[in-house]
Amino acid sequence: MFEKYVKILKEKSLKITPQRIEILKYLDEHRTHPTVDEIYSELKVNNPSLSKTTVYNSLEILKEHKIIQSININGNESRYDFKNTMHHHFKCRKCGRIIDIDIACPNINKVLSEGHKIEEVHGYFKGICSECMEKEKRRG
Amino acid sequence: MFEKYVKILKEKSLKITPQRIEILKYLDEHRTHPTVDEIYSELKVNNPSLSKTTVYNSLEILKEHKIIQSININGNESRYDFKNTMHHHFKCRKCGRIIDIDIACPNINKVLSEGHKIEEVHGYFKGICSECMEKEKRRG
DNA sequence: GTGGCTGCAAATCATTTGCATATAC
DNA sequence: GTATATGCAAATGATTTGCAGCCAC
Repeated sequence: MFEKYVKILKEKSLKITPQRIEILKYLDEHRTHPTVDEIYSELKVNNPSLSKTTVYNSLEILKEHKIIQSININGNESRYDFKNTMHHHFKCRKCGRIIDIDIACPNINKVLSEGHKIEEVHGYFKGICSECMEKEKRRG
Repeated sequence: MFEKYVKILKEKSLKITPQRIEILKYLDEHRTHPTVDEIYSELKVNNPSLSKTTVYNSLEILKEHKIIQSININGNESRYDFKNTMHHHFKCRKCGRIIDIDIACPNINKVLSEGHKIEEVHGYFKGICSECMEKEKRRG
């Protein structure tokens, strides 16, 4: 079922290559905000000639066309997200998971009222997720 | 007037070294969110034997003790901020400035209500600042 | 006096670049 | 057929690490 990804690429008039399809498919099926290396290592299994450069190039062009988005909550490595609508992220320092946070901030209007033009908003929350908090409680 | 910085370090029981004082002073007097390299290059003028490793080490320990905070709005380089209270940042893609944004988001409580423990919040806004918007208007 | 700090050089790691070949259209 | 994408290797740049000597306390 590559149709879905072919369609996405076609809509943006992007060339349809197997690598781009595989990367899109991977991101769609792994909503865990994977790193470039995770994507590369996983896809290399079924396509040993895959180059990391191609992964970088493809992610960049997909991002430029707003098909995917990148997040950088650690500061040292980019992660990619198939979900392209505005939302935020929470990183748990216990389990390492990055969880989607779907809240809006009504006060953003204050920034707009000062005359700034906002094109992107990234909200990064860090702490301990609810599951890890539960585990800690149970242990006592 | 090093008293201010000596006091800050003493309060956290950190060793008082000339390098730490100079770094703190630089950050206090340059609220432009400088990079490690900017801090290093500037301080090296008056202290040629200064090492970039020391700048990294000092910033790290100051950050650990919550005397300063780091921001990473670009993804490729850390910047440092003398202001240690919670606030957000706006990066202008025209002039490159990083501007402090002092808004609170009341909806954060929704995240807390889901059981997550939030320890840090970073809000990164990107776009065009009010000054650059004005300039564009004037040009027509 | 001693443990932590500084400074130097080398290592690491994500990302970028240059370029020859391959492929989508 | 041609412009664009891929893949490889080398380069880059921020940050980290190892370690010897130095200095704050």
